[in-house]
Amino acid sequence: MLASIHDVAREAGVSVATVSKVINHYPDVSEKTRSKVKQAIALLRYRPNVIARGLVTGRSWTVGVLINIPFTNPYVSMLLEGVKTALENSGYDLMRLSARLNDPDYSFVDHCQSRNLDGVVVFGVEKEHRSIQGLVQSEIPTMFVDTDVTGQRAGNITTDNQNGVHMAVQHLHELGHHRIAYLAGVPGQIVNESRLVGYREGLQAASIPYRTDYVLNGDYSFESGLLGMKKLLQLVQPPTAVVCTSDMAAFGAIHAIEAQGLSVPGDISVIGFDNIFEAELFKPGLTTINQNIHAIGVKVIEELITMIKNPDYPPPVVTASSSLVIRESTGRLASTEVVN
Amino acid sequence: MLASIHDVAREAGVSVATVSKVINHYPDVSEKTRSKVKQAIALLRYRPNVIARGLVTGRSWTVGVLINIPFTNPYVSMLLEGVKTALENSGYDLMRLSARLNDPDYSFVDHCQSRNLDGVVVFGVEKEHRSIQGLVQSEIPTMFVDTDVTGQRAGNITTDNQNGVHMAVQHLHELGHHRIAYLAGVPGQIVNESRLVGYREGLQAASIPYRTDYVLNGDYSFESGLLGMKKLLQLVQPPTAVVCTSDMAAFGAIHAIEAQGLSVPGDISVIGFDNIFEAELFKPGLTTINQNIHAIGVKVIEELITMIKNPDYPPPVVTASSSLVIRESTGRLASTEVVN
DNA sequence: CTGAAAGCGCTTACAG
DNA sequence: CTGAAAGCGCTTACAG
Repeated sequence: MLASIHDVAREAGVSVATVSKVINHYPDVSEKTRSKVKQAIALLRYRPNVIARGLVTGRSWTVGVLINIPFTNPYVSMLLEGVKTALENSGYDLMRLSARLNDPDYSFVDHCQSRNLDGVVVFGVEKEHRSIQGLVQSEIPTMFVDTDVTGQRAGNITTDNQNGVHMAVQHLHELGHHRIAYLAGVPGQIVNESRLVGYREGLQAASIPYRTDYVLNGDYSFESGLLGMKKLLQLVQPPTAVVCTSDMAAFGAIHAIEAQGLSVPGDISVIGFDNIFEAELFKPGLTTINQNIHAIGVKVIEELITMIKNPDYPPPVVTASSSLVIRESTGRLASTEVVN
Repeated sequence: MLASIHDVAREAGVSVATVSKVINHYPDVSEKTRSKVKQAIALLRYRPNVIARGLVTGRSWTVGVLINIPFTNPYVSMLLEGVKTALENSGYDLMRLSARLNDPDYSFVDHCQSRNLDGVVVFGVEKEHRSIQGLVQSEIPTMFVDTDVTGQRAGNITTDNQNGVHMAVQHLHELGHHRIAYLAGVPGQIVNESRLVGYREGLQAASIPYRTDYVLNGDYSFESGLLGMKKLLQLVQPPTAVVCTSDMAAFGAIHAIEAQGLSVPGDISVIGFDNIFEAELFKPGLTTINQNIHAIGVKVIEELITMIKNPDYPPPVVTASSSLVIRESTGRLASTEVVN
């Protein structure tokens, strides 16, 4: 079995209190005693039990994460990679909670509390979810990603979605496009809503009227982009350019376009959102709105840790900048196209 | 603050021992007492503290994971997705350990023990790593992925890498190819070695002599495939087909081929390994060796939990089958090609 | 069927 | 500078 603090105390011939003081670098221990204890610790290969310590200090050195999106989603991967990086030398470990969100008896707050979590980051969960409400009202430091929730101890971080899509539309307009469609995400989600505002804003700035048949909802997936684009292509007057709410959806859209024997950007220009690493690898290189996903992951943890360590730190609301990355999937409107 | 078992006991007018029995569904509690306790629990919204419970039972209901590969690697994502799925209703949560593998003072076993982990899965860490040795010798149930390590309480699971590459070579040979190169992974890793054996086996079965200039080491990444392919294209007699040790490397190879103005599979056939979901999405659809990565993730957890619950369960050594998925990146050898 | 007591491995006032 | 004691929130024999 593992050595406990009692074993060390016995070995060193001191009390457990003294051993505890040495472990925690208290100053009021004589050099002599300190070295005796250190020797005993080395001899017995003793390591303090984080769990037991947590029970008395109330700190678990654990950050929880609630993610309700598949890990295979490249956006999730990049976010987690940032989270991981920021956690690396922080002393905190990351716990993914097997949350039973569909179980009416399940409570996310209870789960966090019974695990003694020091803080938690939430991603991809609808803010209306019953379980989220409890969390926001609790005292557990929380950071939401892409959800505009705030609370006494809850902050959030979101990309500047609105401006991102605005820039995309502007870019297409500068290339001569007027028939610009938008493959949107899930209605109600803040991310979706602000991107939609950006789309309308962009159209307005270019004096292009808004057409409802040019806006289709979806779910950010490849299939969703594929289906949406198919529908757009069946319109009497199909768009010459389309902005998608995710890179994966954009890939789906490109697939649909090419399946019709059309080309990107020859016939139709396509813009994605996210700038996942595949965006630059595959042909045609995808013009897309860059989100600093990795940086967001890092920031989320940094802010969360600050909140944990300082009860008075006001929960931050951060907007991360977005930018347009121009590659090969967008091009000048072909002169043969009829401008409406 | 949160209600503790004492609060419940007081509220219900019973002892904490009795409350504990109710929580843990002991039979020897009268119906009357049981319902009194349940009411108190509901009233106070009491949830047992998993941490405190773990301290006495020795079980943390936590499975640790050590991954030393970026989450952005699609293979990692799929594995984790399987792990997550299997964990979903198991009662276990997953803890990613912020392991300081480069710190000589760091011990992975100590980390696991101080966290009271019930079991751990290791992926992407060299088996020679100092910290791994300790883990294998410990009593902590452990499952390794893609590493041929076993111990008293340690098992592993690996794809049938050898047969996979063998099938790939055979497929190319059937298409008329004789100049078949192999972009390998990291020398020394068991995954790499057994794939290499499969490659040689495949050549031998097709009576094709092994050429050292047709085998290049790499690191599974896109760039690694890109660079390796570039080198192959500079040979006096470049290959007409290439098997890659990962899909990402295969994508890199295709990139290099197309950058030279050549086409896939027109000029050169390419085969990947993994069958990540991008393999079927992008053009040309990638012929690849399928690994049941998601299933491996599920299996790893199932076996680990079995080991945890049954100390006598012998640590399993599992080989998952591989299969060849034929898409568009492989084709018949062009007749104009000179067969050596 | 119920509860007092000891203990899991720690930390923290507090007294000396 | 050192240590006895109480306590963090639980469970588990054990006695009644």
